[in-house]
Amino acid sequence: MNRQAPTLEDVAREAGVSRATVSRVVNGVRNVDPAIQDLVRLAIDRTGYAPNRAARSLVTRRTGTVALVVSGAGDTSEEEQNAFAARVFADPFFGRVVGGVVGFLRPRSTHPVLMFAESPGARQEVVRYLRQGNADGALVVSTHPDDPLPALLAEAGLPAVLFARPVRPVALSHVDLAHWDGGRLAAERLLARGCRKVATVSGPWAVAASQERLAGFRDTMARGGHPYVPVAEGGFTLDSGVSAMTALLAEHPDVEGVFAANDLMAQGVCQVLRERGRRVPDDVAVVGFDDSSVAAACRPPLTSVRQPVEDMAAAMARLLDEHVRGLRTEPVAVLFEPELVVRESA
Amino acid sequence: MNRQAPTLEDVAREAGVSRATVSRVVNGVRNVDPAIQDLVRLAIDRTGYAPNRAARSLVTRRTGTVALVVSGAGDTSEEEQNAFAARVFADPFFGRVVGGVVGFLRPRSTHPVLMFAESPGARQEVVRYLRQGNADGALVVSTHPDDPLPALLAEAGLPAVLFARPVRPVALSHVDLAHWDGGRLAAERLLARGCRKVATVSGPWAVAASQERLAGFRDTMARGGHPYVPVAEGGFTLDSGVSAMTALLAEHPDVEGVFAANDLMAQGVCQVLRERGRRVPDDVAVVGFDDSSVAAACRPPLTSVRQPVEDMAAAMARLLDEHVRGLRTEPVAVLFEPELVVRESA
DNA sequence: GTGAAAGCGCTAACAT
DNA sequence: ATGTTAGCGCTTTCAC
Repeated sequence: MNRQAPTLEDVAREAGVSRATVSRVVNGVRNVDPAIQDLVRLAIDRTGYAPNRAARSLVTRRTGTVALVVSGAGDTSEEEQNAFAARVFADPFFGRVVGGVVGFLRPRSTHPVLMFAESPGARQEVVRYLRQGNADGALVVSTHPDDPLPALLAEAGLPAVLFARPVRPVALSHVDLAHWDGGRLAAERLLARGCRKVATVSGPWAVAASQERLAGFRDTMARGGHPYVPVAEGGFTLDSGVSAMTALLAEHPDVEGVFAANDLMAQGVCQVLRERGRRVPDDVAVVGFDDSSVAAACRPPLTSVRQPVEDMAAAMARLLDEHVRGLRTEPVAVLFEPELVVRESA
Repeated sequence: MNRQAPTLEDVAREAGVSRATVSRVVNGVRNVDPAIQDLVRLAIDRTGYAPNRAARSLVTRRTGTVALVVSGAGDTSEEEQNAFAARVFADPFFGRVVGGVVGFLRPRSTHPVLMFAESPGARQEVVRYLRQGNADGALVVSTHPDDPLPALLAEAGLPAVLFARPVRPVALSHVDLAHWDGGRLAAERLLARGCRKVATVSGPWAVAASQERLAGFRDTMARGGHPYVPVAEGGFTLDSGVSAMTALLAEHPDVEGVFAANDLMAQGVCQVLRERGRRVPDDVAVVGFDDSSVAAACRPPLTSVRQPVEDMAAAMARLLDEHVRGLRTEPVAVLFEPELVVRESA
């Protein structure tokens, strides 16, 4: 920790060449004599040289890090801020996002800096962080449809890519899922099982994805001869699934099939059903959404509409990389297709 | 994005002072005339100046970022690496760690870079990253007792703090929980409820914390007149809790109380119990460990031994900060006390 | 194909 | 209290 880290200069001296040549070898620039390359590489090994990223970044204006921002809309108090982090990661969704992002970033030896932007101050901090050149761009996952961060980022001209299409149009690239098709897949499954009375626990109304999943589900049920589908709104949490299903069951005790707009709520649905003595899937079939880790952990294991979150996250990282490198200047939308994963619940 | 970011020079010109003065104001160094301070601040606002961290870092040799490393022992293949990330975050524990770390770091405007070190290559990458000066130090959470990363870090003289005492002594600071006391609390609760036949699902043998929790539990049960306590080893996952409890129940169908070494396994225990027609807590009382989000989500809500993970994570960040700033040179251990949180399961 | 030299934007002596 | 100056370690023209 005390011995000074070796610099380009040290390596150059050791190899008997100039700093420029060492730099070329390190950065894999051609036009360097193979013999000298070997010489330099040997010197690098001997000295244990590792390039200083601050110095490099100062001249290249690239940092090799991206901000991975989990963003809310709220005006959360300072005390609640770390609770926000815990809550966010309680949803298995984010682990998958992180996995997908890291999978793309690592081979390019760039790393994600984790940031939470759930208060106005925190959002300013994100913008400041990027403007300072601490990261090359931002990968933004909003937990709330009114999130003002995307607009702030776009306004500041900072490279950013969003997970999910923002409700208000913003000049930023994003990746998203064909949610309507997801709802359709769920309906088709319930229809195929012969469920007559069907209900659904939707996500929050304000979230566009919720509405699209619901629309796909309803449209398909309608085409299948079931124009009326009772809906209870949930909040994508286990508790909200429990409440929603409790309400649904009170009004429609004869329900035979339920589509929940995510797996966490589907788990809540299963809990309520079991407590009320209904067997899943024999009495009531349940279809979840996301195909997250809870789908497999749930009893019974959930049939679920798979959202390829890891692939979507990797695509975000790829898009950001293209924007940062200037290979892409116009915002684009990349859409992924959902897939039904059949387990025991339906 | 195209307009060049303003530099100290620009602000200095705007304010009619020297770069050094602006630097002093920005860094809050005293010995600057209040009138000039105002002048400079005005110029900063007008120009929209934000300090370039690469440049600053180059001279201060501090980066304002720390690596938050989740480390395994394995030799995971490249393809499995992002699955590792998802698996890690599937455990509610890590969300709490992140929350605690961010809570401490943010007010100091430093940020965590997320790294996964589950293969030899990835571990080298972490060391390289730190040696390059990309981060001031590392906060390490090992998922495996044989994790070689702490030793590598210590050897390289890099500032690092560990979550949990490493099995093989390493010259690094760490934070930990008084696990023995946690086991004791669980035993006392079961004893107080009058449970006669008691069993326990332990964590992996190889993990020191598992053994200490078990020892505290057994010692206390013995003192309470129950010298023999059947044990089944689990792996801290829900599935392993299910298997362990299934085995335990086969041999000891008359069990009245169960202590599981974490909440995820306790949840599995509850599932098995319910499937076998045992009511919790009426027939069998269950005590979990961690008091994570699943404790509250479980049916019935789990009585659990609380581990103050957020506080512990914040303490890690504080220790690292002290090491980095040279305020602390010798490794220390900071021990936290567990607390029983009573809910419905026991 | 290789070297010399000019900065990138900032901080910290040192001088005033 | 403020300004001057010398780098921090690296990349990148520009000569050779």
